[in-house]
Amino acid sequence: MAEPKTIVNPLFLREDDLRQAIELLFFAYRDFTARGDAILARQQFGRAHHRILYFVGRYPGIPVGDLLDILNITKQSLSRVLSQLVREEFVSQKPGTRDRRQRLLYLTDKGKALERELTSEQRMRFAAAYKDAGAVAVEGFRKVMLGIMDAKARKRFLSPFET
Amino acid sequence: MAEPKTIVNPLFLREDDLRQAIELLFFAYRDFTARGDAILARQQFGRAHHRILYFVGRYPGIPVGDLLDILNITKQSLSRVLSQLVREEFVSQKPGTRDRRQRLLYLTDKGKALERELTSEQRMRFAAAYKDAGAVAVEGFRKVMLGIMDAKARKRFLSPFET
DNA sequence: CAATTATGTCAACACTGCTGACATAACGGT
DNA sequence: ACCGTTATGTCAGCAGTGTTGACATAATTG
Repeated sequence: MAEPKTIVNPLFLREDDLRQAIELLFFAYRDFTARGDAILARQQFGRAHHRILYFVGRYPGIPVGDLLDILNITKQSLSRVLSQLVREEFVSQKPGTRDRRQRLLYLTDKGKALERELTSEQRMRFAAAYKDAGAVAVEGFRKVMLGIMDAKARKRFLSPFET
Repeated sequence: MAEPKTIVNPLFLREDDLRQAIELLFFAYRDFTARGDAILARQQFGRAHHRILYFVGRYPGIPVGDLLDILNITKQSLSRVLSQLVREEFVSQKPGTRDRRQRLLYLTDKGKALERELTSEQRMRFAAAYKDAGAVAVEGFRKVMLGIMDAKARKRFLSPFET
């Protein structure tokens, strides 16, 4: 029943699909981040704090420079937020052994607790969505998202990872 | 070959899938919005301007209140950005006919041009990603994104739409 | 030893969201 | 006709986050 339309005007449908895609991503991201933002607001933190907690938790001992690459922000932007997290003992620093200029980042227990609180809601959201959508859909989601991100990020994503 | 692991510790794998899902969404959104942000910076605009241009273009004649519902922000936040767009003639306003309190919003030609410039890159991104991923993957992406967004947004998305 | 690298800091600016308070005009019902 | 509600707008202040530019320190490297 989409047949005739497709034949008559394939371009219109295509445009409509793309518009819908943009909106799917927009609304999903909007709602995906909303709850976390509310939790963060309690301690005068923002989404940037969550991102740092997340990736430091993901790669314990990550050097500052690698974190900058992941977040794609300037060191000044990172520094403001990271120093807060260090000062308030959510994140700890340790000089690198190989290269003592580096400051390797770790979550403290306090940081782990907050990270867990923030991320668990997001995990539950995906768990529910994945369950409803099914394995085939999940694989499709994965493919499309990889296609949307820049080649550099896609590469890092697909490689065994290095940090 | 994933079999033994799945049997031994299904929960670990599941956690890993969820973590990956979060990162897929994060990196895809980050890169999806980056180019547009750069274009907007030219005229001292930000992502908020794009969102307004996008949804006014999508629903010509949309009243301010409906736009607020879509964006999920306060009228004060919207007002600052919207007034700029009106003042600089990217958006025009017209009193509603049914309800003359309403200000119905439309893109001017200038607004249409900017919106097109901003959104076309995003459409191309999805066009490429959709093409690479294939129709089945696209349907999967759609399902997962609908599952991630709040019920309210999902409902609006699936209904024939009303504005 | 000199150049480079990893990291940090101070300062200023811009965008975007929030809350609170107040204002105007139109709608709707009694 | 009047009054409460609704749609919209505006002023003001605060907080978070990103940017650029400039400068500083310590460690690595050739």
